[in-house]
Amino acid sequence: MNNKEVVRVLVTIADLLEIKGENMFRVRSYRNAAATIDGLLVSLELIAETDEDRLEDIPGVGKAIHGKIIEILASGSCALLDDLTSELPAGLLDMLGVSGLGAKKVKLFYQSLGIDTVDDLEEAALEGRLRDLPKMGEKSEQKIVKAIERYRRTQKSSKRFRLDSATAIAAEVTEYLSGVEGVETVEVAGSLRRWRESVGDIDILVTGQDGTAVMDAIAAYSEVVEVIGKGDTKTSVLLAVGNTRLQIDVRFVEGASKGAALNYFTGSKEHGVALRGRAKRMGRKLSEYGVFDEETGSQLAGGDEVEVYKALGLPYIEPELRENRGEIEAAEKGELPCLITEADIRGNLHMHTTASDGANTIEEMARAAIVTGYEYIAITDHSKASGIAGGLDEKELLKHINDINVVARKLKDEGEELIILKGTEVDILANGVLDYSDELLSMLDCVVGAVHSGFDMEGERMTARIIAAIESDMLNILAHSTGRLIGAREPYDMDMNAVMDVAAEFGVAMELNSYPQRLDLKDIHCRMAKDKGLLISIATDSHSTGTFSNMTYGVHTARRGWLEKQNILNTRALGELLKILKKDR
DNA sequence: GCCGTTTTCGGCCCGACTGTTTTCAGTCG
Repeated sequence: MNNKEVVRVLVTIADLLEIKGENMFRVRSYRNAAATIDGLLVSLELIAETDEDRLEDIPGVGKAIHGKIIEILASGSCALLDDLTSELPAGLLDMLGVSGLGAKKVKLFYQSLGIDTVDDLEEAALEGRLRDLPKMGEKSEQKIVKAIERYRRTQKSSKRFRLDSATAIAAEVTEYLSGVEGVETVEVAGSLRRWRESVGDIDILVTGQDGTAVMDAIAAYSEVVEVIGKGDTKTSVLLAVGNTRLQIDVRFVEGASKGAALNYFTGSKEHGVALRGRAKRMGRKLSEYGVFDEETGSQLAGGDEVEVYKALGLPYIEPELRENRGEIEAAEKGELPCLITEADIRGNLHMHTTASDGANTIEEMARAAIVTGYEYIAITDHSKASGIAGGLDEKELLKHINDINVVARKLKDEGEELIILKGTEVDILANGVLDYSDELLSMLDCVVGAVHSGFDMEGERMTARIIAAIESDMLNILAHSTGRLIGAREPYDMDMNAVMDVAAEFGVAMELNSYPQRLDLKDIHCRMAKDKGLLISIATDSHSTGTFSNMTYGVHTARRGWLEKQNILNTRALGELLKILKKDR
């Protein structure tokens, strides 16, 4: 029973209580607790095992929810949820997933017409049976039919977008809106500005002279297939992206509110709620228009985001930290991390060449690294067990080492300063043994280890497998540790806490793989690693020269994990790096 | 249901858009 499952139960309870018409503050309590637990670093099970009372140290968890968590951990459910589900059909939860429908409407349809599935709702809307209900009309029916179409579409495809595709689309829309007359600034906000690993929509903030011109422009954008809502300052549209749809929300404010609007629009929702609560306690009011004195109504800040935080008695908080995971408390105490930046990165310790499954030669990769500005790289082609990826056998690896030396010498003769480390991405076999002998691995500068097979191995065996590889004491870096592919493959079952403890003991760094489909470790794992004193290697796992630029996704994910320069292996100067890689041997 | 630099009771974030209304509730972010 992991945290995610507890979150799911708490959210379901909140949804059902809301449909029942329970006190909204009680409903919110369950949502708050769920949101906090979702961002928790440690597993609830671990807390409950060691000291149950510490569950109430979690903000938003009091006596009642504490009890529910214990129940859920033990049985996967709790008496309250069981009561609610016996009272209300499960289909109501699906109906809640239809955009534009909230608890009140779902309850109305259920109680007055007995509608308890999305299919029934669609039928009723098409037959015109909803229009006579209070606060309902023909237009509402049409809206519901449309919303159900969208609901079905998102059910079929994965409804979240990868960071790289969302970034590209946002850039196009930004450029388009910048060309609208009277527009002064256009900025990407929302989860994309926070560099979440995937985004559900794109939020864009525009400032300038004329809001209606901006609203008209986005509604008329060539890729738009549907306008969901359009007002004087806010418009939502759907873009066609392949056979799926991406929602874009555009918001307009005047320059004097830009900072406050950017803050509001960047979120996260939980961060914003916490800030507005804080403002209120200070006798101030925070909205997208600024920080205001509640008594006099005068504006204290608004145009600049730094000033907004200042008016709330806080230093500036970087967008990546705004998840209400302790950043406001850290800011209060002056203990915000000094986040790593891309400029701190000195090298890249995971990449492939034509020797295995890469598209470019050693020399091409090296020259691209020089252009990127790296001081060092590690060439880490696959080992023999990865046959499909052209993994090298022992003889080929020896030749490969020689080939790297030849390129290194050639570049040195040309006066280049790039250092090329000889490495491997060695398979961690099913029994935890590495795919090359210790003798061979000892000849290399940088040993990156990874699991490439048997992903569906049961958790205890997978954990033991990886720990055995670390305990061989031949690994420098554990690569893409969970094996997940965002939206495509679940992380494999393993005990991250246990793996990290052993990695810390053996001086093994954990990789943050910057490939936008991986981002593995993910943000909260990075923070966990930091707490355990582990080093992180932010690497691109490049299979061609064109993908070094993915480093930016890795760096920003590291920032989401509160990482600083000193937490990162590849921010070290060469001498220090080599010392760490040699593990004093 | 949770919480407290004013509180153990009485609060609990703020505003835009929509469709239905004659002044606002529901939903969303």
